[in-house]
Amino acid sequence: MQISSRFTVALHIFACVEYFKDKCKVTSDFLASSINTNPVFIRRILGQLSKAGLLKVMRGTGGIEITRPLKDITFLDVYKAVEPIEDGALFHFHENPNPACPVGRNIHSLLDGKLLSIQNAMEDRMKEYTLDDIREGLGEIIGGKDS
Amino acid sequence: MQISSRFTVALHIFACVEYFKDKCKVTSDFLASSINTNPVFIRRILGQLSKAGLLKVMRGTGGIEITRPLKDITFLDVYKAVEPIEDGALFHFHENPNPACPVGRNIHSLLDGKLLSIQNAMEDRMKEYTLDDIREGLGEIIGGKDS
DNA sequence: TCATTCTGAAACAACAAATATTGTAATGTC
DNA sequence: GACATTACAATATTTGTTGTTTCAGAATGA
Repeated sequence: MQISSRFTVALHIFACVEYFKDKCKVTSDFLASSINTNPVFIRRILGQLSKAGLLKVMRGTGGIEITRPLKDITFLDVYKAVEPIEDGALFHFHENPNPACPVGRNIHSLLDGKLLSIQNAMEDRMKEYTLDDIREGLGEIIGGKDS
Repeated sequence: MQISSRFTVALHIFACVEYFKDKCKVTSDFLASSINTNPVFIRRILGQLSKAGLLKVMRGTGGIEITRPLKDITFLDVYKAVEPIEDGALFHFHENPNPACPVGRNIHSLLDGKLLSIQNAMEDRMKEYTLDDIREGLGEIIGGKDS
């Protein structure tokens, strides 16, 4: 199963906000057109991001403001904001293994540590990338020729 | 979004097959009862695992045989067998970003490398655990007192 | 004050994936 | 051939994602 597109869409949003901040007003309609989806979907994600304190959305007038320096927002911050998994576990267990079975009643204590370590490996790598890397990468790709 | 329970169920299956191999015949019904789900679900996963060459299911007579030494089957092998993600990408992009937007047409080349690196961090950690670790852990937990 | 523009939120539909349930056919052993 | 078991197909239920519509509220500027 893939991780939902909300994560990559959120990164796309940040990229747009940063890139267009001096060029034009960035609204949910504008973003929806760049991402090629509908404005409500964008607003839902914007809601999650602002609830997490990563940006602020101006009501009425429109426009989006990133609340922290780009290098202080990691991919993990964004991921956690838009993928609210219950109790934070990446891996889903089948509920209620049979307690009468020696394997069934011990499977959790057997696997939990290992699964957590796998999840941590992913999240630690997510911490290594920040929105500033996106800004920088975008500058390199687009350079002068593609604006 | 969580990764489907097929992965943890598959690990549970291997744990049972190993633990009960000398004690009783392990059938899909037996497994379903330990995991507390239905036999068909188990069979589908068994089908994926045997298609991947990790085990062999005896038809008619019943019983399951692991085809390789436990230490030669990693968590990643199991994961890949039961989570067949199209083109192997963990992260889902929204399709067709707007090519008329400088961000939209570059978002993929901007993010792909970073996302792949995150995915690789997870998969590399998965390679570090093998089914032998499960057998060992189960032996420690259950020890002599819990059989 | 009023019109405009925009966001926030709710309701609903379409769709896909995960899981459960059931029935039937095929297979291997005895 | 009888039996136990798996394989396969069809279907239902639930849940999550995404799209669509609608309406109320907030900021701004004329």
